Amino acid sequence: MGRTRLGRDDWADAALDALADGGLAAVAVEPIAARLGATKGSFYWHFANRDALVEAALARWADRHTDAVIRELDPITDPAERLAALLDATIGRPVANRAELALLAHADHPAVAPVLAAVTARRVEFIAAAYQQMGCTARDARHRAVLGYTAHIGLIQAQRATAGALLPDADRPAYLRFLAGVIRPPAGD
Amino acid sequence: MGRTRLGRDDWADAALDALADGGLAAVAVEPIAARLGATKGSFYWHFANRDALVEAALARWADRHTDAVIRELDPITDPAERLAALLDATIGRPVANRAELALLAHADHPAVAPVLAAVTARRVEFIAAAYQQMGCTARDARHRAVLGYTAHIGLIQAQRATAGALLPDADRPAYLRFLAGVIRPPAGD
DNA sequence: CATGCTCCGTACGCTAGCGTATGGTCGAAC
DNA sequence: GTTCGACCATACGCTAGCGTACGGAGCATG
Repeated sequence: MGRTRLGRDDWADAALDALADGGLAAVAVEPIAARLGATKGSFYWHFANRDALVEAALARWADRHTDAVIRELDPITDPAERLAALLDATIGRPVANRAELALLAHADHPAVAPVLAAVTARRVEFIAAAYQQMGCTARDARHRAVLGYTAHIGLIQAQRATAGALLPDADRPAYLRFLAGVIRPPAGD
Repeated sequence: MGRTRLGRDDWADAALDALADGGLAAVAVEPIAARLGATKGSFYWHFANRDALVEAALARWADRHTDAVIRELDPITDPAERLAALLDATIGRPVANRAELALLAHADHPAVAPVLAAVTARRVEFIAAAYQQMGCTARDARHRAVLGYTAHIGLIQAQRATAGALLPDADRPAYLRFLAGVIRPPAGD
């Protein structure tokens, strides 16, 4: 199991895994080497230093959880349907959420900050575009997008903070319906 | 300046400061000792270990930014007015927000988790009570409270992530009005 | 002015993780 | 089948921060 030789990508994948379930601090050379059954000797052949590993993990994350999702959803022409698909691809994705939280936790880190800023802007942009297509003004569309996105971010944070006690699973669908009703633009077409 | 002898409270205050502007990792004995112009010798007289210092900082935070605020606002009888006062005491408080973010960043830390859970529950409870007093059902009041609170948490996160570019200061009042309009219960009285 | 207690500084050992140096292994090419 | 280069292990030094041991300062009390 596992090739005998490791490539740069193997390290990057392992780094993203470590990020998701141990936070940024877990993106550490020696622990990951142990997990891969290798040593630092291998790592420093493929990467200059730890920062390079962090950046590789970040790039992977941005691609998988933002760029790829947008690429897949963009072809959907109906904006409401597109948003529904986004919700479906976003809600209740524990792995994605864990990496998300880990990065939010280090938003001021020099390597994390630019990636996070770009990803956040791109996502809100994507949502706002849909609302605008539904007939909202640019300003109103942006407000709805910001509300939807921040409500999502805030909810995963608060849910983790309270171990899910804030909003029991049984109440979740009702809350989501409430939220959708509140954000939905008035009439539109 | 600065007494020659330090007390337990001096260390706890310094720890809360360090937490606010350097995160949980900054609640470290030696750096804080240096900032206080003292050494570890002093610290280990007043505290058993670093964890005790973290807990002291946490307790201070919970009291100052939740218990004290609620104590002060609870006497306001009109629920709408009470919520307005809460908003006023919460929005745009950079120091409070920084500590907030630092703790959210370590929600899974064994010492942080229980404090954060209690604080979150207490705050949402406080907001929901106001909406219920305005005539909402318990369930609806809770939904509005969760939305309001998570939108707030999410916004400070996203604003930090984008260095404030997500919602420019000029657009902030308009967004807040939009949000208030959306959360406000239908008729009430 | 001796005694004792409170508070603090200094010096030390310990650990985890980063980064480097150096030599070894394995496959491919010739 | 030797040679070369890609890849990796071992061993080392370095740093920051935790925690401990111990001695000394300073003040109150008798």
